Amino acid sequence: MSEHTKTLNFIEHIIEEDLANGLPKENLRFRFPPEPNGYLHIGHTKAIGISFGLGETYNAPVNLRFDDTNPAKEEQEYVDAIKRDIAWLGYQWENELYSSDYFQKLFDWAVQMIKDKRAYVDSQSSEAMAEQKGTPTQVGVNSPFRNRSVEENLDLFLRMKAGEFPAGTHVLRAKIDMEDPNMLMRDPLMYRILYAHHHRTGDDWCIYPMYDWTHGESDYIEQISHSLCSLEFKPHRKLYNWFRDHVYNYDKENLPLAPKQREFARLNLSYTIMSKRKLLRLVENNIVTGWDDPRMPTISGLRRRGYTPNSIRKFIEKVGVAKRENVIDVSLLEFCIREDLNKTANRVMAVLNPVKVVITNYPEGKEEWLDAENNPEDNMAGHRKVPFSKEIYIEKEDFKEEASNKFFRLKLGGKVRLKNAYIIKANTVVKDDAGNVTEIHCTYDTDTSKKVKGTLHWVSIAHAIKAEIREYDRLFMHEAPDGDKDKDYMDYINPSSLIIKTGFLEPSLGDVKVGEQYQFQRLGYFNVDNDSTSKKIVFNKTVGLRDNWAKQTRAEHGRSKPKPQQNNNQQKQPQQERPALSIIQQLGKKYTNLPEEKRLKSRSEILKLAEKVTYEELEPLFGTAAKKAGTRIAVTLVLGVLLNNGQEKNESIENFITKALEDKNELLVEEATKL
RNA sequence: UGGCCUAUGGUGUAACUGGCAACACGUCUGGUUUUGGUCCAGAAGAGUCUAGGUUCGAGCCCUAGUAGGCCAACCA
Repeated sequence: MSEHTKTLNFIEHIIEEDLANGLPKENLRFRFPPEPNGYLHIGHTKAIGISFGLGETYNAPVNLRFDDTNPAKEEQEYVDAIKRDIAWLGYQWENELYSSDYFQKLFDWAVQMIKDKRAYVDSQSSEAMAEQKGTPTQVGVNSPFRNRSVEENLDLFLRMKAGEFPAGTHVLRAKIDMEDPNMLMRDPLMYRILYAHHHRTGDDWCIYPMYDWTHGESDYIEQISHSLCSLEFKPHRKLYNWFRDHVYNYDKENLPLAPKQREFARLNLSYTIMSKRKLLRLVENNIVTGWDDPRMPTISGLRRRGYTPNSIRKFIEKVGVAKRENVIDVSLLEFCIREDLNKTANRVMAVLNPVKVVITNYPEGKEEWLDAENNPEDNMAGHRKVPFSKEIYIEKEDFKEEASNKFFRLKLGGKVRLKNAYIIKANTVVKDDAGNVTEIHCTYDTDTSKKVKGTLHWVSIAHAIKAEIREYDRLFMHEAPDGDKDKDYMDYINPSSLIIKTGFLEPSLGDVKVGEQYQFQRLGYFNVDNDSTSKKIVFNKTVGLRDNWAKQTRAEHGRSKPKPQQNNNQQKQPQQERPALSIIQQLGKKYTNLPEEKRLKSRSEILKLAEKVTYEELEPLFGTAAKKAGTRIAVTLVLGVLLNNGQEKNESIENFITKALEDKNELLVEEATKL
């Protein structure tokens, strides 16, 4: 692949630099380190995409390492789900590893640290230690146990391991600096006593290492070259390096590579939450049916919803990697799945909100099987037959008794094309007592070559098969559901995030299989849900098609809240001319950067427009920042024209000119001199 | 009474110190179309948070300010 067109993100720049500085390419090694305490979500796919993506571009190994140092929260179920999700995304890990594999090694190093007086056993309550730790703005104080002898520390630590003490009575702490402005450096805990069953090591251990003392050392043991994580770990980097540098001294012959940690901003998606803890609450409170509920932002939820690995990987690619807080608009995710499915999903017809159409001049009992193209985007997709008969369903919203000619669909007296079939004309309607249209009587025309504006999807009533259709909306009604510390995100739950309908499908859909994806023509992309059986078909709506008509009608009814958007210029422009001064300002903006030829052209344009500018309009611009030389030149030019036309010089003008003459921009000085 | 990080169109990301600040999503206009989809063509939208400074030249370097984020779990 030629790298010429592709721009690098900051992490790739770092790697390129390391390579240029002599890091052998074979030493490149990455890792993805989930804690098995929940399901992976769309936010994790960014981290996955970064590390595994780097592995792919540099052809370097990527380990999957479970960061399992807290037996209280971690479960095998999550390990399995995580592996399944990563594999589904299409990534391959080099080794499946566990931090718990390194417990012995970590313990040995900890003993070494004690001997080197870099760690000690503290025997206070957690409250006491928290108090001594200080606050971000206030330094901490030393523990009374800080200067225990090596012998005593060793004895205590060994006995901790041997299970001689109850939980919470002793901890091992690194001996660093209680006055460090970085709180993580204030003698952080390395081990705590925990009598819990570990999903892998069982009851072998009753002391468990903390994150900081585990993560970096695991990286080191695995000889990870670049340990990439999200921004909130930035403060940990100092400690990461401190531990690493000590341990490096113990084992540099065997483990020559010292890993480095770098941090990127995590992914946030509008209208969703991304915290495992909060997602778990949705599951436990039965707000959703499980971690794989199609409304969940989990990978398994997205999978069940109909998102493809391809679309998610594309999404992550488009989102980019940087270090600033960001909120990605869900429309980007939707774009990615539409783009993917447009090419691969076969088109079929399904009516979700049916109204009956009777074709009065079509023979009773007759049926025809008409030819239909499966996918216009894929000419290998072939064709199928769809049945046509006297009575069909169309969507309710595709018919109006009366409508303007912006409404392309069926209206009384109007014609419309039935997709893959004939052109029909609506003549009369039948209504129920409440005035609702229950039948539309039409006549059909076999000449399909005529031009009609609208094309509708439909399904023959006699042949239609029923299916449960699940339509989803966003789970939260707020753009940032957990953005407000005083508000509970649960308050923003969308009560109608799931709508269940009975749809009528063309009969070709009679034997669909779980996971299959279709485009229901004019409606959106749908996939067959896990709950689907041969007796009861269940479809999920993955995402709707883009819909300009809906957008327009929504706008007309003022129901949409158009995001603070730009003007609807274009059309207005002829009648509403832009003020000359505004055009001048725009020209001025770029003035100093233009090549001479264009600059001269720009100059004469400004001089022409200046004739339309009054002094009152111009005066405020005298205060333009010194930095904006271009604008000031434009102002100078306009001022020249005004003076020429009889404007008297006043104090403001004089001041402006004086300042311009003193400027270091030659063009500005040149123009000012002419005044 | 601290430390660290960040600031570029509505959103997200680019820009080897130097070409009129680019690309994608979104928005708008027009065309094609048996999907108001796709596709094609085009447009609007950014003075790169502010004020100074260095430089022939600053989005990029320096200083100060402003705004936002992170840091006080025996969680990761």
